[in-house]
Amino acid sequence: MRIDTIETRAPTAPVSSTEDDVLRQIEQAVLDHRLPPGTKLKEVQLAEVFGVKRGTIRKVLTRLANSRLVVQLPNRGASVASPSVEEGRDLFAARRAIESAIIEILVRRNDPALMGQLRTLLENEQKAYQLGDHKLALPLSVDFHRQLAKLAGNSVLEEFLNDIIRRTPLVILSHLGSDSENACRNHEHEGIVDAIAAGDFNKASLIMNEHLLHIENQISDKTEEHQSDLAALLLSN
Amino acid sequence: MRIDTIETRAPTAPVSSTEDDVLRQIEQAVLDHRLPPGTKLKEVQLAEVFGVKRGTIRKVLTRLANSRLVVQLPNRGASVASPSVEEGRDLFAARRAIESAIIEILVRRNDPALMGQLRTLLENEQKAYQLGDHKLALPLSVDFHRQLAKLAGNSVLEEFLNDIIRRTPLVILSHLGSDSENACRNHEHEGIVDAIAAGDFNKASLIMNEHLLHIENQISDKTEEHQSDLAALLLSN
DNA sequence: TGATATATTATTGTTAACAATATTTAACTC
DNA sequence: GAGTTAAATATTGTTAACAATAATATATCA
Repeated sequence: MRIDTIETRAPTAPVSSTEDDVLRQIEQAVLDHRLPPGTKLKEVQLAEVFGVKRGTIRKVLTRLANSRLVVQLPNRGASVASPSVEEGRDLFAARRAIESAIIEILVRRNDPALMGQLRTLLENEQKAYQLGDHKLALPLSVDFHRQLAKLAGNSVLEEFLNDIIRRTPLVILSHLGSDSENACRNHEHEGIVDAIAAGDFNKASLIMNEHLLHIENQISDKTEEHQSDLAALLLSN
Repeated sequence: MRIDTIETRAPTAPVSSTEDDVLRQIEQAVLDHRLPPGTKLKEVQLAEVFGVKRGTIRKVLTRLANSRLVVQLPNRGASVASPSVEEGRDLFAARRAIESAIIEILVRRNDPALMGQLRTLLENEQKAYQLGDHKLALPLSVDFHRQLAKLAGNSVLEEFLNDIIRRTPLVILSHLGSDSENACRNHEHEGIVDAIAAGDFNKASLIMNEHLLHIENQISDKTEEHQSDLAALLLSN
């Protein structure tokens, strides 16, 4: 994998970008697996690609390392992280705990204005689904979870959830090779909102947990397939 | 507050320190309120105090900003953070959710070897309390929570809890002026371990929540005192 | 004096050159 | 050819000088 493939424009005219731009672009390249796990991220190369100084790249790489998308080793630079299956499990387990806490807050809040906002989110999602627009539906379904966190009004939980959401695609990627349809099922989102509106924390939390487990199981199922493939290979020797 | 007071040795012979050393020392100075919230952290000054290059200080300051102990503003440098009461509330609420999740894992695990390790932690704590050694007891009581997270084996939850624990003293400091006895009550720790051993998640979680709420209330009680003091002042005008 | 503009200084931000380290290549031995 | 050492190269890490910005002090004028 050559790193210059992450620039979609002609590389002869490097676009001068700010630090945040570079960050977003590299992050996107990682999540689109144009930069697969393990890829070495060389500073001068990246600096040339984005038309920035090496110092900028350096800062971006440490920021990416903070969010675990990149691993930095002393004197050996940075590469795209290859999170373990354990990390994936931990990430999902933590996510269930955090989203449960968020729902608890929302139920206790019992704010009608808030419920209106949630309904709007659902409608936008549904429209995208009905149009069959998957490119649009995926980000919207992720956004549903983010907005739930924001509306709960706990900045710490919100940060934590965003951290998890940022890391999740790479974990999936590392063990499946592609970020296949892990979009949320819209009717479950609707069920969650209904339960919150009804003030039923247990139900809302239950649906959310099933919802998240569903996504997680899609992944671990395929991981097991991978493992059995490997077992078959070993036995055929 | 002069920054050079954070070096306990004679400042004439600056001790050469590694980046992590500097980080720890500044962090400790913040948590000991030798550097109170709002204190400007000037790069050259800090570099001289610790006998390191400005670049080192720069990296340390961004790391501290990542853990919210320090705030960085473009072209205006870094200062010790002054977290809001809301942030304090959010931090405690998030902590309850996370420690509950940790307990759930531990209960489900039901590992006798693990329970032995928890008992050892309790004993060490109890010894320190019986000796009346508060200087020792406080870190041990914090460590109990950290170890619980570690033993649960979820690296994400462990990181999140450590993040919260790191930020908590500054929040308390910012609204009380001193990190007064917020040590945990040891018998509650014992109750938590007992309930985990008995496989009673609800009970363990309940005690933990009460335990954390107790610490939180100590703080908000005093904050309200502050507020009423202010109200009295305003009325006396 | 008090307010505003200007110069001075202090502080943060950036960069290009250098140093240190790791990686690759080539040369050599067996 | 496999393995080992040594040179050459590539890559990361550090630094000191410079640039840009903000904060402070001084001067000017009503």
